[in-house]
Amino acid sequence: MGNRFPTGGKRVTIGDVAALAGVSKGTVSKFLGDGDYYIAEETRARIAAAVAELDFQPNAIAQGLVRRRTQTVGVIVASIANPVYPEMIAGIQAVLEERGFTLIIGSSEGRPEREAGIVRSMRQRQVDGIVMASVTMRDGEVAALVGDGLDVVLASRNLARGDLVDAVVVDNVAGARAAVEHLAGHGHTRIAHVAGPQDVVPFTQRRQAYCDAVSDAGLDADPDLVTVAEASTLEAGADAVRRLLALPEPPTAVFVGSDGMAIGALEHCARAGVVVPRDLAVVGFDNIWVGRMPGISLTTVDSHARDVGTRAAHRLLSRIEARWEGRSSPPPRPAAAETTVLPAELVVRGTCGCASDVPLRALAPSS
Amino acid sequence: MGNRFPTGGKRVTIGDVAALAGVSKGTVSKFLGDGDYYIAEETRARIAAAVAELDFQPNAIAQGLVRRRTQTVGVIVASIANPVYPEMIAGIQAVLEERGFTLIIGSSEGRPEREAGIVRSMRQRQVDGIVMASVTMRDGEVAALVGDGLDVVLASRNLARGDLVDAVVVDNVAGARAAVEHLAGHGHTRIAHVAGPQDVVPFTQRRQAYCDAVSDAGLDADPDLVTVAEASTLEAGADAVRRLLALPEPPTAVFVGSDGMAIGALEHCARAGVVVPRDLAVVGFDNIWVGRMPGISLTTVDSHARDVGTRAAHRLLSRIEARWEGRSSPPPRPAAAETTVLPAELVVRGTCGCASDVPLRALAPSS
DNA sequence: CTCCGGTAGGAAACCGATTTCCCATGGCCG
DNA sequence: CGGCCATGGGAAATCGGTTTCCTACCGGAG
Repeated sequence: MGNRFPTGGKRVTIGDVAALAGVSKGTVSKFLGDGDYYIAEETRARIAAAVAELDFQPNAIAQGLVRRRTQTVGVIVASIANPVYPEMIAGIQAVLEERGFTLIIGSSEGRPEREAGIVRSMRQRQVDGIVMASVTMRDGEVAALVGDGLDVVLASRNLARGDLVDAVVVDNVAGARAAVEHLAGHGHTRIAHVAGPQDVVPFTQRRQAYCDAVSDAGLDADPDLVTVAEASTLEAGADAVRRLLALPEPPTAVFVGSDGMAIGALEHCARAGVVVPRDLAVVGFDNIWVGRMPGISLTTVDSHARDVGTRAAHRLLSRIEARWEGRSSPPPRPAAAETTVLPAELVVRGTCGCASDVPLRALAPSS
Repeated sequence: MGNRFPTGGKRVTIGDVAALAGVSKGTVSKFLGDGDYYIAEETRARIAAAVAELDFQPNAIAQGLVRRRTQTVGVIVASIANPVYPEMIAGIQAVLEERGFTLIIGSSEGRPEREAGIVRSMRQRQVDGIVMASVTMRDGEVAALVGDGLDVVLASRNLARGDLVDAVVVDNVAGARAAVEHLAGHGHTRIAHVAGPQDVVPFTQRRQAYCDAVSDAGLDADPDLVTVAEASTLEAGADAVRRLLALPEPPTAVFVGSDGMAIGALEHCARAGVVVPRDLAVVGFDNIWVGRMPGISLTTVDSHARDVGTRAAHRLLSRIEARWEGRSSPPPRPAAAETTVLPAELVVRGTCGCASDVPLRALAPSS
């Protein structure tokens, strides 16, 4: 017999192929693999026929066990529901699957302990590498991972020391600065900031850059103008802007640390009768697709999520391949980590007060 | 020695633990597993200590090989960038990972051949089951999969014969009908339909239901009023509505097969100076979060994506577990497939011409 | 006629677990 | 006092491949 009960359809193994072709398992394996072995043309044909007849599909689990690599990479995001990530995942997916890799994805929901759990689970599953997007893990823990021999690439987040772990990030500093300067250029002097959770590195960078830009431009550097949201969500954004507008001397413009929060802010303004951009100019960060909708028309900074994804994936791939190409004796001296910084451009639309896109909003009077 | 070169950090195996604890691998395995084996308290303690000291993490690949199950399920979506899917994935994720399952996801981008490729790859990776969301695969092929012993649950798509494959769907017929009837209730008689690609089952159902509802209500059943978009995207939606508006006798209302296309349609209207809902009332389908933004305020039908995800996941889990619980002799007679239909509710907002939500749009005059 | 290198393919070890089978004790019952 | 059952744990087969090692044949060179 051979096959257990609950298997349902009995899987065909390499042994079955070998038997049908009248050769040994080893030979079939050699035929299937890409190593250069001597196999007679006639034998090749017999094996090929057997493979075709049985519709043999190698068991990737068994392969993974012996090869010690699974052609699988893990992707950890903060929340799949946040539109930034699907975009990034699509980028990663595109390059990886072309190379025959499969993605397993985990969503930490912003909780560090879940993040650690996901990493553990991925390692147990022997992923060949991990793309960590916007993690909350502390620098030391991340560094420990790579020190431990795991290939990791950070996406849209970097460590203080850039030489420890590869990273692909957008230029948060330049982006935030561009946002603030653009608003200042409109004559605003009380420019507020809604910051995302400060355990997420990009949000701290954006906040810091905002502060620097504000003082560089000689604007009102009132600490009350900076408010930190407890999550990068619509609700938190709405709430943050509510607090800002309740200030004795409210801001006339606000730079929001993410589009999600910015759109929440817009929602709040609409509800509260605050007219954007007349009463409050708004600039977001990320350039998620929703922002370009006519009814929203959010001015924002493009964080090139998809691009970040593809670059991170390429970086990870080359690490993985480097590790395995040197399968001759020399223990692979890992290449130094590097951080790729993508430029961040301001995307001007209607919410900042430029004339450009506002008409579309004006075009929609009450019915 | 023992460990190969490129491993980086040498993994600790069950053998290492066994050696340290002074027992055999088998005993360690028995200790770790949940079967009820006799192990002396003192031995348990020694093993536990060894496990802790070495920080042993079992190799899931090796486990998968012998157990013939991987605690992994595949999810196939049409496009991860389409906001409906992340929502659904989040639902699936939530229930599966609580049970220790890992998700591997594949995006078919609507191309049937990629879909088949993804299924192949997932099977090779020995997934325990697959959730197929909105597939374009033909009924027969899907049925063949389950006939082949793979556990499959369809999400937001069902087969003509509901007893072949489990499915969790939303009530497309009732939803589409509600949309049409709502518009008819506003006095519209020329109600158009923008249908999604007709190789996607829900889109055909919605289209059919639209047709039925239109004739049942005695409205204008002009075939020109039905236009099929070649993809469920913003662009395709915009283009479709453009065609409708160019008709000699254009519609005054349109039911769009998905929110993505509906929002694209809205975008087109804004550009073209068509005022919604005055000149054209619009109702979408899906209720993606963007639609509730004040500047968009899309009336739509809720397709409960997240719910569909959690239900599909539960269904899949119970199938998987059924298969393995009966690990006694009797070949598991598979339970009959069933189709779960979730109700679809109309979500009334501003684009259909009800007074309810329009004020928000009116509140935003030009600056 | 041997020896050698190029072909061809089989046998078996191995990857890291799980699980079955089997062998020891030791205490209790008859 | 012998046998049996409840404990406790080791040895080895197994999962489905990959890869190393080894043998065998064949033709040509020495």
